[in-house]
Amino acid sequence: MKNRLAKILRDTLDLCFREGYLKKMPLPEFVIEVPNNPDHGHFATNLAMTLAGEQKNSPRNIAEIIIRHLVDNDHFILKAEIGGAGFINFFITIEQWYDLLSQVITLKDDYGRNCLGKKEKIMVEFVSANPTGPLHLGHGRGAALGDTLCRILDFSGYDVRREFYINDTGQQVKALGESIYSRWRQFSDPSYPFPSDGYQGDYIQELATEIAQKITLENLDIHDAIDLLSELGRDKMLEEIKEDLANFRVNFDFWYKESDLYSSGKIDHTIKLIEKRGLLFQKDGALWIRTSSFGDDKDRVIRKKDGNLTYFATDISYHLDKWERGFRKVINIWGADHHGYITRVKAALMAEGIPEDWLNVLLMQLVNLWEGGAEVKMSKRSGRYVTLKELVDDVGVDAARFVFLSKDHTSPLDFNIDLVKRKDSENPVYYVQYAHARICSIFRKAANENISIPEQPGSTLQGLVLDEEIALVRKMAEFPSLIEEITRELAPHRLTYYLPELAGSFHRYYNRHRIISEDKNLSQARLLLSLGVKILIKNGLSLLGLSAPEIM
RNA sequence: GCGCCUGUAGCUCAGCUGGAUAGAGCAGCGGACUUCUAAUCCGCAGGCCGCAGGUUCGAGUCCUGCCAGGCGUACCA
Repeated sequence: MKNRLAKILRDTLDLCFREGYLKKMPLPEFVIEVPNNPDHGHFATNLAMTLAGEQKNSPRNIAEIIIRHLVDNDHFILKAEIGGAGFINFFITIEQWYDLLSQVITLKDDYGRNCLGKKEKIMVEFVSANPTGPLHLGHGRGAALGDTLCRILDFSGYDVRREFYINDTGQQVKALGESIYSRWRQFSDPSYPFPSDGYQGDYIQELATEIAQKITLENLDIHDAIDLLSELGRDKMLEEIKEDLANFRVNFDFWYKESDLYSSGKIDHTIKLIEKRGLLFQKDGALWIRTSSFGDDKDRVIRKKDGNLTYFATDISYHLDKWERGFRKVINIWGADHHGYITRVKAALMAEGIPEDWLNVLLMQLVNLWEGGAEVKMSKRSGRYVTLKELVDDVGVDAARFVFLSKDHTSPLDFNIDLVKRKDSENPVYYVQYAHARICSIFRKAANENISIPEQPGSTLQGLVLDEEIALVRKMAEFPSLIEEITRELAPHRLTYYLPELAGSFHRYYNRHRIISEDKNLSQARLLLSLGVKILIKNGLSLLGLSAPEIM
């Protein structure tokens, strides 16, 4: 709808320039918005104000000229008024709203789709938790954010891939093996020492018990035992992570192993590549890359004095591989504590000629858990944290996902577990789902009373005349541009604000007016309106990865 | 010290590329179920948008400085 109005305005300006009503000039950027105040029309534009300076005329005068010469062949606009300092407020004809509702009903699940993505290949890498422990709340937030972003990007016409990068080598995996080994030894000798950088969580004992039942560790030399436990523990944890994510309705297309970078020789190739560019140098017994030439504030170590590569080295190689796999755009979701890492990785990529804006990092602020009125400090090493699985078992996938998505990712999230557990109005997810269930219930009643919902809305819609009814359709009209904005800004949380608004408009309407009445035509019109709301709610919930229950 | 993020109602937070009188939920107070689901609705109350300057027709939004909180500043992962 905004697009149609924008076209009318552009045509109007063309005409005004051609006929000399206005001085010829390049078209300025202007905004068409949906005003909060109903007196300000269905749509408003600041066009006249943006022209004023160059035209050397007052905004209100210019608005006057534009309104007088509006090019509106399809009778889209009912009336146009000047408001405030020079806004033009448009009221559009009721037929336009009927058309829009028909469109929603015809397009169903496809209403709101757009082609912003142009089928471009895009990758979202998220969660990528180390396979050394169960997923916790922070991973849950990343999982919900990443997955929903993917659903929306797909809806906007991107060719989306979800990827999970597995850090399956290195010191931390070894620490996992050592921790399991130590717990296993402690079964028979409680005084056996536990490594200082070991993982404290109870799951380590469980792993030790489970593995010891299948495998005889007694005959193994300590180093072999630890190596074996590292491997088995890692695989077991990864299995659990996959399962937890699947239960959370998050399914990855690719699970990319860090160890593959070694076995395929990619990492060596990467280092040679950097060397060829003359960006490597030796210092203090380590091998460095000169990232400072590309915006980083200092150079970084690639190979440590002890001969091992740093994670930074594999990260460079990994991202070069993403580039070679042909993704036009890559989004990484990282915890906010990694922000210092961004310039570094981008610098290394720029050294290989990859544009700076190719890699988009969404920094997600951390999740703070509140329980019983106090903050619970979480830490994986100490073993004190709530796992994603526990949370989902407690409050369900829908409530958990909704809470994770309901805040901008740049804000820290206070997750109050006592509140989310309550299945009442405290959690807006139920408010939205209830509107859906309510509509389904109305449809069941309509079916019982043999009132059909017309296949072709057509003239039936003329029964919709109330302000509240048109307001509902207007709310539906906002959905496509909302999806576009979310796609551009990578801000899926905005959908969690739109849906309660739509549901609220419906709840209010429902409480004041009967959908099903003696008047059959009116009933059908209102059923169609309800159908439109139902389609949008279901659509929106599904983009968030939430269910739309028919009964509550 | 430097860098990133945050500061809006009692609490948790929205506020779309600067737009008209700053919004919602919860908490508080008062109302509405013989009628399609009360997980709902209606009403009341609640604000130096951290502080101070600047940019302009117009600033919660942009710029500068300050204050407060979180995170980072590794040959850790």
